[in-house]
Amino acid sequence: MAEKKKRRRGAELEAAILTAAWDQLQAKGYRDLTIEGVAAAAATTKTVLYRRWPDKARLVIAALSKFGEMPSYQGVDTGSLRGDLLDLFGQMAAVLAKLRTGTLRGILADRLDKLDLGQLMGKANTSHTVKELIQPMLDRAAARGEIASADLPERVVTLPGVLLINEVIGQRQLTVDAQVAMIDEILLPVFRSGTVK
Amino acid sequence: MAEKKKRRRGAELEAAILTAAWDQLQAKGYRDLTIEGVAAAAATTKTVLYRRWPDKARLVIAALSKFGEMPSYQGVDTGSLRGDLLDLFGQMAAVLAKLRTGTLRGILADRLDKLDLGQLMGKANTSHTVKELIQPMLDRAAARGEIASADLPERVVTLPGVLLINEVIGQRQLTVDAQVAMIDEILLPVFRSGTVK
DNA sequence: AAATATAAGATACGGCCGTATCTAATTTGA
DNA sequence: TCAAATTAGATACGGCCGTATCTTATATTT
Repeated sequence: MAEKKKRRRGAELEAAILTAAWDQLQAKGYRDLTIEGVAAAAATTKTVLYRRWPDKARLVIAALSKFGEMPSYQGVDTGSLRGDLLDLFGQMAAVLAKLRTGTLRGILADRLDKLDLGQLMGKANTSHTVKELIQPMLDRAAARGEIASADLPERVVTLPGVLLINEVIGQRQLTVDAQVAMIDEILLPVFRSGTVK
Repeated sequence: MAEKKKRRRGAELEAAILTAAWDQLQAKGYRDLTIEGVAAAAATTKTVLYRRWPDKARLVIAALSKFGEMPSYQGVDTGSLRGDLLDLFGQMAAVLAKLRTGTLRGILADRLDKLDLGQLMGKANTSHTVKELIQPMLDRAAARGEIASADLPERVVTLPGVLLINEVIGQRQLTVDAQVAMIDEILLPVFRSGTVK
């Protein structure tokens, strides 16, 4: 029974690390998760982690992508712009509900410079941007005659993402009421106002 | 020529620390400013700083309040809602222009949990909340008949602050174009839509 | 003026970050 | 098969955080 000095490498090692990261995230939450802690839990050293991910936020995002069961969003055609938006927000809320409180806020805080809602909330590989999700809805709405034009300004198209992020930051729950309110009080009025690009 | 063991205390000491913090902020920027560095620059120790401010963000906010020449915002009656908003945004932009790039973003990142635009952007003592700034404008607009009701939902009233913060986070400059766009494309349509609380 | 309370200053600690450097295991490919 | 290239793993470093503890100067109170 000699000690095996087997070394994990590549994908095997990476999977072990991400598993450890995921466990730590569940156990201690984002704030108290440390790179060194994950390394120790994965029975390796932080040097190895830093070779793969530049910081805690990116490590956790990788773990979320692998184990978080984050669906890639589908822009479903529900027949109305309001329905489409409600559906999208509902899907977002479902994802958020799976995250420990503070996880998203922590990641956001650490990544304030390079916000990318898609990469943050979708699978890393399918990274939708907010615009990619919203624009098709607007196109359909314009085709239906619900809104005057689908050619809206950048700031308007990305507004749903802004509202969503703000809601999360405000540590409020993303309740159904909040979703409805954002859509009826803000988004629909803006989209319908038809201020064109 | 005996060494004087004079100790600064209270306000005198505090002023010296905040001066040092302000200098460091100018010299190194928010990210590279450290509590220990400020303590050293002020010829004291971090123990003293921690007795007064709980973290870097709060220390810097205190320094900004003292030396940043941040005006407390005035809700000027320009005669129209659009004018009022433009005026407010213009004042905000002027304040932001005085800050080194990244300062506000850094503070935001460190304080994501307790966002308070007023305390952040106004003098600490006059801490306006967004609502306190916007509501009077809405009241006047309703009186003029520009909007149907001034009794708008919380989320709508605080929307200007959200847009502003988002603009800052996006490391974009708060240009006049951006101000106009936010107001014409988003805020006025929402306020005018008259969705009541 | 002496006793007491307060707060500054000095020092040390454990924790984590992010980097650098060295070694040795494992894979690669000539 | 054996040398070369990778890369895991170990270790150490300086930097900063935030806290605790102790001393001593200064202010307050009696």
